[in-house]
Amino acid sequence: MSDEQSEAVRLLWGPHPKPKRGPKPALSLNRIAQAGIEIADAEGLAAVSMQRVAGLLGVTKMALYRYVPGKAELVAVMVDTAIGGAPPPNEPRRDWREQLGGWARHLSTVFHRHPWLLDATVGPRVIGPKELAWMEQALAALDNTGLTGAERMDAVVLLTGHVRGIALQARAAGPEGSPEAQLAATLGELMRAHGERYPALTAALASAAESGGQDEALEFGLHRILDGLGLLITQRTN
Amino acid sequence: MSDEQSEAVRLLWGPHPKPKRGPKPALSLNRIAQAGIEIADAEGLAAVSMQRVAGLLGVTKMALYRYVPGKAELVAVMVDTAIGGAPPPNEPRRDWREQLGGWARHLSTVFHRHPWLLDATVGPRVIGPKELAWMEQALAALDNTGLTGAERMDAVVLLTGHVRGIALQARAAGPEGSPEAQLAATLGELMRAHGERYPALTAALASAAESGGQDEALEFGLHRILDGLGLLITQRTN
DNA sequence: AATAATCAGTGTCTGGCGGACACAGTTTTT
DNA sequence: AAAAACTGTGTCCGCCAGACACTGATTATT
Repeated sequence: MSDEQSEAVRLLWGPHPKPKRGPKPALSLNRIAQAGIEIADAEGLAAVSMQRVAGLLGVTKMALYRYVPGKAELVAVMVDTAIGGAPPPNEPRRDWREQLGGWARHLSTVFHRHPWLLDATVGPRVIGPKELAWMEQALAALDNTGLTGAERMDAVVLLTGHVRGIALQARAAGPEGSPEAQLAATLGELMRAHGERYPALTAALASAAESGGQDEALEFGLHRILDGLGLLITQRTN
Repeated sequence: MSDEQSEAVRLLWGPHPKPKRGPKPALSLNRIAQAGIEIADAEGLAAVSMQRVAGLLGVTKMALYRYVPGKAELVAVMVDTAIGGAPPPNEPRRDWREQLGGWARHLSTVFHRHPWLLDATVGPRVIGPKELAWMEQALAALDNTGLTGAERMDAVVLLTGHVRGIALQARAAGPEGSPEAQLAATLGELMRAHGERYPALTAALASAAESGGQDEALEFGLHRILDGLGLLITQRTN
């Protein structure tokens, strides 16, 4: 049971036994994670290499391996650091709907601030304490709603999936610069060339264009999900 | 406008002008994509390298660059190939709800069959014709529902986000082998050690465990989403 | 105070990756 | 027959993650 996974667990969940002898460390896990986050925020997760991170810290790349067993674990720490503390605690006076809505919007801003979280959170991995705190928060909002444990879990998965999906398409559309224009133009060309094969898509795009797109995708899905949950909850509590 | 993006567009959308002189190609775009898919299905997207693909085809890696400008484009072709043809056309006798439900379940099986699609479809990229056909199909199901074009698009994004989210957690839980057991055991250990910090999570897990988890997450979210959409649609059509 | 143990950071090396480029061999056009 | 066009190969580069042996700094033990 002392495999590489438990290394990641110890790194994320502690304890961090500090050495008694030898020179004092010039770095810290937190500083390393911050450096990685800085690079990932600016240039994406692919730009995060041991060399880059080490260079940013004025150190050789091999020095990082004194703090982190490998790149995967570094990314894991980056994720849990970037996710940050959970949102302010649920106020009991608000109902589950307001709480979950606020939670999802808050999570959405996190994904917007650190788009590389999308890349870093695909695939099996060890979850960190702050990430788990997010899930705890959402689950707590669903207390006393009559939902079973499995249903509460499924509801949270549903919400996070939506937030992720929105972040995904937000990145595909591009923030503002050239990639957006190019990709959008490319799609426009495609539709002009092959539009007859996709009539419903053509119609939807035209309709969306004339009504002035204002990116309500997050709110739209959120309202649908919360409405659907509401139906189930009233059905359970009556 | 003859950048590298248009290369990918030409590759995915044609036309494919075939040369008149020179030796006949030993490979084809399709065979290369199939080889890549085979590797990705078996060992994940990370195992797909030019060398591996070329080796599987009995060829040097540089030969692949005669068919594909780079690895990103190869992955794009793999994606559009693996997604496969759209599901059988919508039967007009079924209502939007049945159509969208079937569509989402069908899409879910695709993600289950090719888990690496999750990795391959993060980040800005050129969309392929088959992928667009999937979107077309879902949009067509929402014709005559009173929803605006933007709303129809948002609804499809919501559905795909959910299917992706389910595929994501399905992979995190592991198919059957050791990673599942290890990760689940790890989570169990964490909960045992830090459970008091996550009371709602502890309660939900306990409740889910005793009711016998049977992985209804896909259906749960699907029903909530369709219920929520149903509310909006009846509101619009009345 | 001297020695031994421990630990931080470095330098060097390996194998694998994507990809640029020049080249040889094959096929078709002129 | 010659030239043009095209396919697949061999070689090279820079970057990557990581293994390993090492130097030098710091502290506990004697």
